[in-house]
Amino acid sequence: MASYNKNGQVNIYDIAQMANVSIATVSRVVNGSDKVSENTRKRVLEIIVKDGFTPNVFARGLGLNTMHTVGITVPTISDMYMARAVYYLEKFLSENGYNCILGCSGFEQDGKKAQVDLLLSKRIDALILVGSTYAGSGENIHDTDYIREAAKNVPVFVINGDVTGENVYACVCDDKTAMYEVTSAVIKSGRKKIMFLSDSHSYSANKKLEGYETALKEAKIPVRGELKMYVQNEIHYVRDMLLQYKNLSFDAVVATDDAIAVGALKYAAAKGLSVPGDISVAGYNNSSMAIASEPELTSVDNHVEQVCFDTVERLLKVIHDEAKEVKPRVMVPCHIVKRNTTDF
Amino acid sequence: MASYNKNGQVNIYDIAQMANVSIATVSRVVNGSDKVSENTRKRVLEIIVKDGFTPNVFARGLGLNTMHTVGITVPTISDMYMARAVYYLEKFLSENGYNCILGCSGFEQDGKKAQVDLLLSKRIDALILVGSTYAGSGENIHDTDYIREAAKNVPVFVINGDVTGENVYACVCDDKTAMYEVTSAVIKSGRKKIMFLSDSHSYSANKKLEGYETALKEAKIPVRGELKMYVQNEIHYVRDMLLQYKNLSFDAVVATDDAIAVGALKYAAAKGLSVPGDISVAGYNNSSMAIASEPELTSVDNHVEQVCFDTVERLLKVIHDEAKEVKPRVMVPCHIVKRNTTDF
DNA sequence: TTGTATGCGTTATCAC
DNA sequence: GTGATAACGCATACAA
Repeated sequence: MASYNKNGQVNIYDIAQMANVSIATVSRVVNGSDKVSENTRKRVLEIIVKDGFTPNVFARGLGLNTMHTVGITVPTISDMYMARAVYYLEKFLSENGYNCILGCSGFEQDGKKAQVDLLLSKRIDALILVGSTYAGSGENIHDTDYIREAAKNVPVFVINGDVTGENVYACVCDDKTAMYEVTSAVIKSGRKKIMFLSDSHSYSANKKLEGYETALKEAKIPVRGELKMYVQNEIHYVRDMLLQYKNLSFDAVVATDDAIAVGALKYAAAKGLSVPGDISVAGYNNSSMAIASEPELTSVDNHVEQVCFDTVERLLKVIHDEAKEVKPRVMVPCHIVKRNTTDF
Repeated sequence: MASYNKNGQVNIYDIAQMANVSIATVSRVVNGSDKVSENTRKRVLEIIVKDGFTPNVFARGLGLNTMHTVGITVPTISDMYMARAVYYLEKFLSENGYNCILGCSGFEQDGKKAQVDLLLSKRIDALILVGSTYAGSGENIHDTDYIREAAKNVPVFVINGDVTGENVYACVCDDKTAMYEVTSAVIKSGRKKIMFLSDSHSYSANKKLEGYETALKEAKIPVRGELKMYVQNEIHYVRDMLLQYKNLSFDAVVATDDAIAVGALKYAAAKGLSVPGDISVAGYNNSSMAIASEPELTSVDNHVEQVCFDTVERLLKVIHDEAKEVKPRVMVPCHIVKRNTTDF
C-alpha cells in the first residue's frame, strides 16, 4: 500500500516486497512470462492491481532503448489535410501500441531540420513526415539531405513526398494522374483556357502541374504561362488576386487545394459569372470546404486514410525487422468527387 | 569517433574518454554548469559536436523523473477547432522546451479514461484536455472523476470545459455571453422565431443554450422547445433535417458550430429563401468554413490562440512550483465576427 | 575546478 | 519456477 520512493510512486521493489517475491518475478508477471507459477502470478497480479503499479517507462526505455513512440512532423496541424492525416496515423499507431509525439515544423528548411533533430533526440522508434513540403521542390537533392541523415538513426516515412534514401520510405498519392484526369475532363466539357492555381512548388504541386500540362498537350492546347499562377492558400487572397487581372481571360480553374478553388468561386461571384456555366472550377483534397461552398466543389479525394494505413503498416514491419519485405515507395490512386462546380 | 555501445550510440562515457575528463564534467558542460573551466568546456564541447552526442533522454528521465513532455488529449484532431488548439499548444509548449504527446480519445467515456491512463503511464509532466466534451454534461459530477483521479499524478488543464478539483485547472471561453449577444443582436434585427441548433450536450453547448435562452427571456420571447434542435455536426445532415420539418417556421438560426450553420445556409438555398433576408444565420468557432460559404457566415470567434496561450502559461507556472499564483479557472471573452448572413 | 560513487527502475542473464 | 545481479546512461552529492 504505502510507497517510500523518491517520487512517491509505487515501483517494482514495493510490489516484490509485498508479494514476498523478487523483483525478477514481478517483472516476469508484468511482462507476461510463462515461467511463473499460476499461484504466484495471481498473488503478484493482485497486488499490482490493488496498488496501481505502472512500470516506469523511463527505466524501461533505458533498458530496452525504446519507449514505443513514433515522431510525427507536420508543417502545421492547423490544416485540414494534415489534421486528418495525423488523426489516422495516431489511430493506427495507437491501435498497435505506439504513441505519437507531434511536432509542427513550419515550412522553412531550418524549422524542419530543427524539428527532426528534436524528435530524434527523443529516441523515437520511427519518424513520419507528413506533407509534400518535406520532399523539397525536387530541384535540389540536398534539400532532403537532412531526411537521409535522420534515417541513419530511425526509419523515416514520408507521406505525400517522394524522398529516396537508405531507410527512408515514401507513400505518395498519384497526384499527377488525378490532375491529368481533372484537366482532361474539364477540356472535354468544352474549356480551353484553363487556369492552374497552386500555392507551392512542392513535390506534389509539381506533380499536379505535370498532370495539368500533360492533359493540355494531349488535347493540343498550348500551355500558357499566364494561366499558371502561384497564390497564397487563402480564399480572399485568391479572389482578390484574380480580380486584379482585368484582362486575363479563362473559362476554368483547376486548383491544388480546395481553399484556392473556393477563392476562384468567390471571384466568379464577385464578377457575376456563373459556375460552372461561365467558368468551371475544381479543387483538391476534398475537404469540408468543398461541401461548405456554394456551389459545392468538385474536388480530388486523395485517400488520406489509405495513405496513413499503408504507412503505419509498413512502419510496423520495418520496426519488426521485416524491412526487406516493405517497398521503399508506394503510390496510391486518387479519385475525383464530382459536385456542382464542373459540368463533366 | 567510434562508439562501442550496445546501441551504437555515443554516450557520455565515450565523450569523457575522448576528452580526458570524467563523465561528471561532460554532464556539467552539457547542462551548462558554470563550474567548468573555459578551457575544458571548449574541448569537451568540441568533441560533443563532432561526435554528435545527444544525452539519452531515457536515462535523463529516469534520474530526473521527467522527460519534459506534456500529454494532449483531444476527442479527434480531425476537427478544425481541435486542430487549431493543438497547433497553438504545440507551438507555445515547444517554445518552452516541452514536447507534446498526442492522443485522440473519441467522445466515449471509456475512450477518454483509457487515453488519459495511457498518457499518464508515459510519465508526462502535465495533461491537457481539449474540448468541452471532457467536462461532461454537468449533470453527473462523477463523469469527470477520472480527471480528478489523473490530477493526483500530474496537473490537468481542461480547455473549454469547467472541471473543478485539486490540481485541475480550467480555461473556458465565455460562450454564454457570446451566444447571448448573438441572439440579442438577431432579435434586435427583428427576428422572433430563432432556432438554436446544437450538436451536443457538452458543457460549452449548455452554456451557449443558456445564453440563447437568456436573450430570449430578456426580450420577452417565449422559449419554444421545437426551436431547439440537436443535430449531427455535418452540413448535409442539418440541411436534410431542416427540410424534413415541413411546418416548422423560423426566421433565424444560431448554431453552436459553423458546419451546422452552413447546413442551415444549404437549407435556405434549397428552399429558395434569401439570407439574411428571409432567415439570418450565425455560426460558431469562426472556422475557415465561415469564409468558404456563400454568403459568408457571421460567426463567433472564441480566441483559441488566447486560450491556449493562457493555458500553457499557467501550466508552466504550476510545473515550476508556482501553483499558488495560478487561478484554477480562467475565462476568456469571445467576439462576434459579423459577415453576410446576418443583418445586425 | 574536477573526479568518484551512487541512485534512478527496469529487463535480462545467469545461477540455483 | 525463482532470485541475485549486472547492465542501461545520466545527474549529482560528496570528496578532493
